[in-house]
Amino acid sequence: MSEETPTKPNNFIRTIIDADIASGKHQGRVATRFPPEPNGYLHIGHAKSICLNFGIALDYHGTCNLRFDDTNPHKENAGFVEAIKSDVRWLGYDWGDRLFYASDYFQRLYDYAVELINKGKAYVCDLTPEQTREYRGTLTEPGRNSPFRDRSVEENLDLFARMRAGEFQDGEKILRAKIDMAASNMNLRDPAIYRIRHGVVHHQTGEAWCIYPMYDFTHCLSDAIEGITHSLCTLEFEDHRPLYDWFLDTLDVEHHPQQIEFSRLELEYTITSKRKLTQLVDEGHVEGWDDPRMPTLAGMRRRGYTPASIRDFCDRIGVTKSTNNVEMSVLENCVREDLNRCAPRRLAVLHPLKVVLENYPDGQEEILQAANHPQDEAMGTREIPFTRELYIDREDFLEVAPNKKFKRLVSGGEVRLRNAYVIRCDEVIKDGNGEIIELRCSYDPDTLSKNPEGRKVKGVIHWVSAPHAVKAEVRLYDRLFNQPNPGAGGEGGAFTDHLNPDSLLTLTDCRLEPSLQDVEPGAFFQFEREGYFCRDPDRSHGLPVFNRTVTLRDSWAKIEKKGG
RNA sequence: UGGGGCGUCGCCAAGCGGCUAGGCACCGGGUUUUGAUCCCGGCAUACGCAGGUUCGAAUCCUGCCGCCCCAGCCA
Repeated sequence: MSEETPTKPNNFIRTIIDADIASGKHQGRVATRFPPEPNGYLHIGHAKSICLNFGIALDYHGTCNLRFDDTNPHKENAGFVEAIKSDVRWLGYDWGDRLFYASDYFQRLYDYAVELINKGKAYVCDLTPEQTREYRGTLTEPGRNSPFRDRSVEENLDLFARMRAGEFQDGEKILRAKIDMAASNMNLRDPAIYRIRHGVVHHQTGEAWCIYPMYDFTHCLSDAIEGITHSLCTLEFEDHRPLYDWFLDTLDVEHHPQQIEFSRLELEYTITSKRKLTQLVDEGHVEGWDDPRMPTLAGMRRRGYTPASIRDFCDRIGVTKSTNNVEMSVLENCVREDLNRCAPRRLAVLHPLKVVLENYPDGQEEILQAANHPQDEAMGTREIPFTRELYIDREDFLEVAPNKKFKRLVSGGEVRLRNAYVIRCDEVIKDGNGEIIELRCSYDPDTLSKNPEGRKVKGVIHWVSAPHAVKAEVRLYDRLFNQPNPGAGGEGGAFTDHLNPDSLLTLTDCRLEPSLQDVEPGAFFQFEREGYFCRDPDRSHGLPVFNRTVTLRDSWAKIEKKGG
């Protein structure tokens, strides 16, 4: 990363790592991994994990592997693999040559399963899924041993080999670890470690296997094989840690990584559940995984969030085991801060209102210079044409000021046109319905780059030259849900009831300054007084499309709200 | 009624026996050709509750209370 990192985040995981290094554990080595299952797109919650794992590797001069946890071919595909790789890269991280797949280890995993059987620690079970559930017991009652639990090693070896050879149907048999059916931790009640899956083509291994290892068996061994030192995962896996350790203690492995759990990110007014995000896409509530309203990295990228702002966000929210629900304002502050620093300023009128300067010569055209950034001269200037006919935003004009704090244009009043002259509104033209359709104004030729004499003009508004204006579509986004915690309330799927019907507002008659004519998709700007926007790749309507990433902080809106 | 976690300001979060960091939000004020940015100041009983140990506890002990996770041949 080229950015300077002034203060490294501190958290309990880094504290553990510091202690491990001090004590010489793992020979002082630090190796982490980011292990997504390729069954969906990465979201802001994954960003937390990516920043944690890759960030630690960077700061401790260690390594971080990208490993696809691809043990369930049913839900996975190569498209997700590619999308995930590109998202991690976009976020700013590099796994070098350490790209792995759990499926790379299928043969070794199979061998480990055989070792388990040989040690009398695994058996082939013929119980149906329903029976297995009955035998498992409940949270408060112990389970019962499977009638197949005491098969001989020879029989298990033979059966497992035949499972692999494809002699049995899906669900007919599974391989189970032999641990303790009375364990208070449900995960230890003889968990399944291999299941039979015919008829699916695995995106990496094709049809080479018809049995697939389960997560609990695969993950710890993959970590061990790769020499991972600290295996960081979310809290729901806390109960799995005894199992993680059991496999590594039972089998003959060289490394025993330490699993450490942290709490997942919850962000107000959105969801970070892959299942629910998939539902939003599948049911058409959004236009796709990269819909700018989605909390996916692809969506946020399209919305205009920068990688640096997301990394900053992850630093700020910290890493703990506490339940959390982070306010959207933290994320918004991060983008604003980054974009304020690097987004070139532009003038763009979202709700155009025609202004005619009656004392400006018809046909005359001036080229004015405007700074691309008010604080950063190095960003240079651009030229903007000034003519007799302009557009200003309808929200910047009111016939009479609602209060003395209002400093935009009013009838008979003056206002500064940003980077140009001071104008006065002389006449308001309305149509038959009383709708204001045009303003007749006059400009003060002696106010370019200097204040008028004898009076002060407080307001500054943005504008564009009508004959030069670029027509564009602008999409304004708001929160996807209207509830702070739409995902709460269990797995009922009722979260879609909380979708915000106004999460997208499309403006199709916007006018931009000419320099915005041919900018690349992804290019970002601050439209002065409006917010940060970026060019969308969509060209289907013929008009350029801009997405609003986030508004500017708006203290006027607060004053208005208070004033009534 | 089993097991595993969590509970410090509105939201995050430091702290690990000796004046409760910081960020976001919010509230004032200053600068300003973006009501932006930037700058200054404020947020004086916030350590879940109740006991206990101690000269001293958010930090240690005990007991409560609240919330989350676990009964996939998902990860």
